[in-house]
This record gives sequence, structure tokens and C-alpha cells, in this order.
Amino acid sequence: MPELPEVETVRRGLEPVLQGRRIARADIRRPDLRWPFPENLGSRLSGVRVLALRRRSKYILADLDTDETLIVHLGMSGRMLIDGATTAAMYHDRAALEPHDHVVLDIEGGARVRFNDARRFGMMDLAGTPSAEAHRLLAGLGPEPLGNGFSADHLAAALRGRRTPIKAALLDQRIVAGLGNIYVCESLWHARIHPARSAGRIARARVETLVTAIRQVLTRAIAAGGSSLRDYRQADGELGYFQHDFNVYDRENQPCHRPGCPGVIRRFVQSGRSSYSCNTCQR
DNA sequence: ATGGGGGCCTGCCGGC
DNA sequence: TGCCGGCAGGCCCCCA
Repeated sequence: MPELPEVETVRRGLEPVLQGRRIARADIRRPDLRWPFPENLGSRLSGVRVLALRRRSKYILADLDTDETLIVHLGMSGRMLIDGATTAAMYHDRAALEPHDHVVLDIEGGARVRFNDARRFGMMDLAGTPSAEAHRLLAGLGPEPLGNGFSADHLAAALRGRRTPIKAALLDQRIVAGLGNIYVCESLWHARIHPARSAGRIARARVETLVTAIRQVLTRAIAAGGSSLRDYRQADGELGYFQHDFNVYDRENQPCHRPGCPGVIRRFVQSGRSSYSCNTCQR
């Protein structure tokens, strides 16, 4: 479910709860999510201090004082729920466990973090901290779209000669890491590029526009998520879910938002997934 | 090598 | 009201 902005929002929301704090007890309530949990996950997390929370693409990385890093992916439906006091302002009552609460972390000082994932497409694994980014799931990832490694030069080189639709190329995490269906659709609309256009047939100037669009779309979404964190207690402690303001996603048959464009947003299927675009202003 | 499709799960929503 | 099909923001893996 969550793409890079949602994962970053979750990371920021977890930071005040976890960073520098000790996990008093970890309750692992089933043997697996998408894959089996690592051996003895509960005991390897219990009594352990969290040194830092990082993000790589859609993965959250929690560096532990055991020289291990907890790698978490939220999959499609994964959520982090926070209960209990960390600061007075963040206090609300500790909720009872709910269905699909698969991992429960009781934090020293009284907070509780629950990993809830109905569809169980999420994952958790442990890796040695120095080699965490060499984990098989992270090793092949392309550059962070908001980092220096993502540039028009990089994207143009990655797209060169590719006949696949640009939509599929941007979903390919080896080309750029962290985009999902929504933000790809939104970025292509901003750049006025049609999702079905062949990746290798986008002029250099338009690739530059696309890079800028991707950065802006993600940056704005993170800002929107950040603003939702300030009052997340109203959202029952659920992190990373906020009101989005999409221009094309889930707007089938609604008018294009581009000023002066008479077009209507259409939905069509590409490699089994919904694409949304304005066929008037996106080419 | 590259691209497309299946599969993993559960929940929800719209239509009949 | 109830049932059923379709759909969901991810990603690995297999096959052509």
C-alpha cells in the first residue's frame, strides 16, 4: 500500500517513539508475514535499544545496539499503530490488540508499537548493520528519487533503448527506488507524459521535466504526511495515512485539473494494474 | 535480456 | 439484505 512518502511519514512518526529507546519486550504473534520471520526474532529484539531509524526506498531500517538492523516493509496493507505515552502531548489510551496485529513492541517508558498487516504482504528481517543495504531485497535498488543519485542523466541512461512503457519503467525499483502506482501516475501527469509511451522514446528535455516532477510530487506528499503527524492522535495512532490530493489517481471520468485542458481522466490497465491519465494533455 | 503475467492474502465496495 | 466478482497503493518469481 504505502509508497515512499507514506513510508517516510511512518519513519518520522516512529522516530520520537523508538529512537534512543529500549524495546522492553517484542511479541511475535505468528511465524511469518510474506516470508518467515528470522530465527528468534522476539528474543533478538527484546531488551534491545534502537539507535536510529532510517529509510531506503519503501523499507524502514531500525539500527539496533546489537549491531543488527531490523528491516521492515509495509507491503500493501502494513500499518504501524502507536499506543501509550511518549510525551504528554502524544498521550492517548493504549488500545487493545486488534486482528492482524502480528508484531507488538512494548517500549521502555510505556509506549507500544503494533505492526498490523491484514494482507501480510509485508516483511521483517534482521541483518548485520554494516551489511543491511546489501540485503538481497535492497541490494538491487536504484537511487533514491530525492537523493543526488537520481538525475536526468541517470534516468535518461536507464530508459535508453527500453521499449517498455514509461509507467512500467518507473515502477521498476532498479531504475528508481520508492515509486508505486499512485506517484508514477501523478508524476507522469505533471510531466505531461502518457503512461503508455515507450520509455526509450522520451526526449531528453522531457526526461528532465519528469525528474523534476517526480521530486516535486514526492516532496509535496511527504510535506502533507508530515502535517498529518502533528495531530495523529486523532487518527487513532495510525501513521502514514493522510488526505491525498491527487490529480489523476482514482479520478476516472473526472475533468483534468490542468488549467485550460478540456480533457477527462481515463483509466486503463497496464501490466495488470490501473493507470490513470489525461489523453488530451499527456503525450 | 526483457517484458508480461501469476501468485501471495484479506477487506471492501458496487451491482444484482 | 446477502452474495459474488472485481479491485486494492507491492514485489518476487517463472515463463516466453
